[in-house]
Formats: sequence, structure tokens, C-alpha cells
Amino acid sequence: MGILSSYHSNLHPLVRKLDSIFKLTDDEKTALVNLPMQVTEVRADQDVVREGDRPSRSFVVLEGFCCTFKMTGEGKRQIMAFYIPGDMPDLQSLHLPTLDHSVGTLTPCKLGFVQHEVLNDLCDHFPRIGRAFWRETLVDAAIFREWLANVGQRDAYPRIAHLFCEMLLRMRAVGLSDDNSCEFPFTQGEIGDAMGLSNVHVNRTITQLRADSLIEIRGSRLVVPDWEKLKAAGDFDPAYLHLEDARSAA
Amino acid sequence: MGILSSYHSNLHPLVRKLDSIFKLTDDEKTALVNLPMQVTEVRADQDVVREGDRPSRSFVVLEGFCCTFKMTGEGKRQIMAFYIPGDMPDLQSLHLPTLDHSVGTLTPCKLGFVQHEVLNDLCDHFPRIGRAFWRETLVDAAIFREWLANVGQRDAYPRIAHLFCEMLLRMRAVGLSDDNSCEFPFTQGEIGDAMGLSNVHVNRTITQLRADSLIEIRGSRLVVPDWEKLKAAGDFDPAYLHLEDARSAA
DNA sequence: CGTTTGGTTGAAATGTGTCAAACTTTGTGG
DNA sequence: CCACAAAGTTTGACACATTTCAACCAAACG
Repeated sequence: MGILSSYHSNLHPLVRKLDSIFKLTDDEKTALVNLPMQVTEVRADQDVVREGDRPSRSFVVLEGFCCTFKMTGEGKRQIMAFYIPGDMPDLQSLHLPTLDHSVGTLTPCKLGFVQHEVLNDLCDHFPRIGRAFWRETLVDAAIFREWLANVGQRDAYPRIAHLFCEMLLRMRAVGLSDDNSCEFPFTQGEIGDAMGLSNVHVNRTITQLRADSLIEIRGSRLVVPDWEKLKAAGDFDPAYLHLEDARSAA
Repeated sequence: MGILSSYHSNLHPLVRKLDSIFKLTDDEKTALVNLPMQVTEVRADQDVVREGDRPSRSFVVLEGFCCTFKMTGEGKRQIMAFYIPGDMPDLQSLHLPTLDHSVGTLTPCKLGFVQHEVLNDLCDHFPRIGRAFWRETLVDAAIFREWLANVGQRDAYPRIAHLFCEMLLRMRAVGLSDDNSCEFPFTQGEIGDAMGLSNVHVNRTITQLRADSLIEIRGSRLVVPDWEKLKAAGDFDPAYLHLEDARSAA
């Protein structure tokens, strides 16, 4: 442990996130903690940025849950990803100026906005942080691939089980889970928009998952009483999250 | 035009690709053309790398068509992306050591393998090339997002129309299309595995698209007699390919 | 407490999958 | 260059996972 106490890395989701990938030096931590960041509170169900925007900054989710989505010409919504504290949903806009999707809040959120030029300077001065940012976008892409396989090939039951598996592991990876439970504040309609299913069928399927004792929903909390059973039901292999790779990479 | 003639950039798909994003300097072109690359011919339907591999090099598609795919526990195949000359299907392995998907050839291919350390040196010495590589992986991710929306929300008819639109534009972007036609060597089974549909239903849908004069298939060539009609049928907005962004970025 | 939002359930409609067979094209070796 | 095999395409009949529509219920909330 360096001169910066664990207090800081607990406080700052970005430090916590990157530190979980490789051991940050004190210089790197200082740079991250002192990053000029405009912190904003946003209500639930608000658009943060929209398809077609050309933002001059990206943001970190400090608290709460966001999603990226697109609307089709038919007016249907596809949620492409759920984002949790420590994630940067539009980091890509650093190199792809025009956004090809919208980002919205699903719960009340605290967001930290950072100017692109500040991020670019950070990448130049701290190449390992630059590579870590690149890596973040690569893990995002890996998750998109897995969702594509999930939506394209799996029936509703394993598809939704798979989502529960992913969310629990990702929450755990940033220290936001109990051993077998985590916050899960999404509505069944939102799950449906993410998984390519109607809210009605999501309901029937979750009812079945509950009846089979694979999950419990307590308020907005997901409880997984038997991880191995849920994992099997969801045909889930966590490799695509690259959590194991994390420490060996850098 | 610099000291290197257009002959070289036509010869080398990687130069052609990056040069289409931003004007390469002569130094950058020289570095790319002289990249130590092991060129290999591979037959159709061969695995190039497999899920779980930890490759020490990435490869460029020089000729032919590849795809990335995953197999589910049920033995179903999801094709996540089609790759055309100039693409680097496993560039991500530079920073995500363990592959979370396989890459296979769909036609006979000529592939150029480059050691990761060589690529890292290239990125260090030519930061613009480094950013261009990052950008490539971001466009890949953007395509995954669009496919997710396509598979998750659109019926078979617009879904397949959308795929035809994408392939024609991507082929055109690297100079591999006639004005309204391009090579399209995929079988209906492969299209089905990519779009989350059975080969039978792909067949019925393509039959319909042909009957509606939206496309023609001549051997392994796709012909699009009326681009606007196909685009409308596929609910297609090319923004996610970031072709317009290309020249303004860099 | 009434209002809103989200969850639950049933019945009917439908897009897509499965199975099976025939047909067509492509590639190949004699 | 033909003949055959292999691979891919096409078509029909039937099954079924999921959607849609509609109503009702439960919980959250100001």
C-alpha cells in the first residue's frame, strides 16, 4: 500500500476499477484522483448523451446504473449494455467523435465528466493508464459479443440466467456484491429490451427461474442461492469478462 | 502522393485501410509496408485461432473472408462478425491475452501474422497508428452493438436486408465493390448463424427479398439494384460504421 | 390515500424452427 | 470433359417459443 490510503481507492470508483486490473503506482493514483472532473447528479430515466451527439468529454459512472441503447425505426428499444459504478459508457467517443448510441440512466446516478483533451493528456503521460482505457473498451466489446451469442442462440430461460450471472460477477469484481447477492434495480421491461424479449415473456421466465430456486429477487436485490446451478442453466462461462486476465495483463 | 507509389498502398490492405482513415505519412507507410509479417494461405472453413488460445501475434486478412464465432453449450454457432481484407479479427488479443471467441476462414484466405511485440513497438513509435488500431477495435465494437440491435429487435426480413447493406458499404470503403455490387461468398447457413436464424428461414427471407427486387445474388456476388429501397427495408443507418468520422478524426 | 409504475396471468395470434425430401450448383477425379 | 459426389438451396407440412392484447394485482410514492 502506497502513500495513498485505501480510503482514496474506495472513494474513487475509477481508481478502484483500474487498480483491480493492475497495481497502480502512487503517481498514477494521484493523477486519477486529481483528474479535473465535473460531478453531476442525474435523476433516473434521463438521457445523458444521445445518438448523433459529438461530445467533447466522456464520463465515469460514480454511483447508480446506466445503459446504452438504440431505437429502431419501428420504435423498439435495444439496450446494448448495463453500466455499473467505475464504468465509462462513452469512452469510445475519445476516438469515434459521433456517438452511434444513446446513454441513459436507469436509476439516480452520480456521473463524473472529464474533457477529452484531459483524458488524452492522461493517456500520453501515463501509458499504462492509456492501455487500461483501451482494454476497458475491449472488454466492452467482448461483452457485446457474448450478448450477441446470448440473444442470437439461447432460449429465454438460459438467456436471462446468463444475464444474472454476468451482473453478479461484474458487481463482485468492483466490490459491489455480497457473496451471493447484489443490487439489481432493473425492471422486467428493461431486461426485455436488453435480451430481445417482451416484458411478458421475461416475467414468465423469471417466475420459472424463481420456481426452480435459481434466483430470488428481494426488492431490487438479486440473490443467487446456488451459483453452480445458475451458471449451468445460463450456459455461462465467465472468460469473456476477462477478470482472470486482468492481473496478468498490464 | 509521397515517395511511396499508390502501387504499394493498393498492394497492402493494411496501408489501404489506415490510409482511408487518415492520410499516412511516408514514414508511417514505410513502417507498415516493412512490418515483419508471416504470410500464410489457409483453406476455407479452417479455424485460425480458437477460444481459450493465448496468441502471441495478431493477423491481418490480406485476401478472403473470415468470421469470429462462439459455440454454445447446445452446440449452436453464433457468428459475431464477418471480416474482409484489411481487417484484423483478433487485434484485441494485444491487450486481452485470452481469446474469448474463435476465428475461422469462410473462403480460402491469405493471412498476415504479426508478433504482438512488433505491433506494440509500432504503436509506441507511431502514436497515430496506435490510435488508429484502437479506433479499429472501437468500430468493431460499434458493429457488435448494431448487430445486437439487429438480432434483438428486427424481424428476419429487415434483419437480413440490414446485413446486406452493411457488407456492401464495408466492401466499398476498402475499394472492393462495384458501385452497386460486391463479392458475397457466405452460405445461407452462415448468414443464419450470424443473424440468429435457421438456414431454412434465411432461405425463405432471401427468396422474398429477391422477389421484391431488393437484391440479386449472382453466383457469390451480391447486387443491389436500388440502394435506397434496400436501406429502407433494412432500417439501415450507416453512422455506426463511422466512415464519415474517419477523415475528420485522426 | 389515490395514483402511478411495475408485476402477474390467460388466451389467442404469429414468426420462426424443425424435419424431411427434392432439387441445383459446385467441385473433383477419372 | 463427363460423371459423380458433396455442398448448398428450395419447398412443404407441422411444431412451438415467443408476442400481443387485455385485464388485474401489488407495490411504491407523493
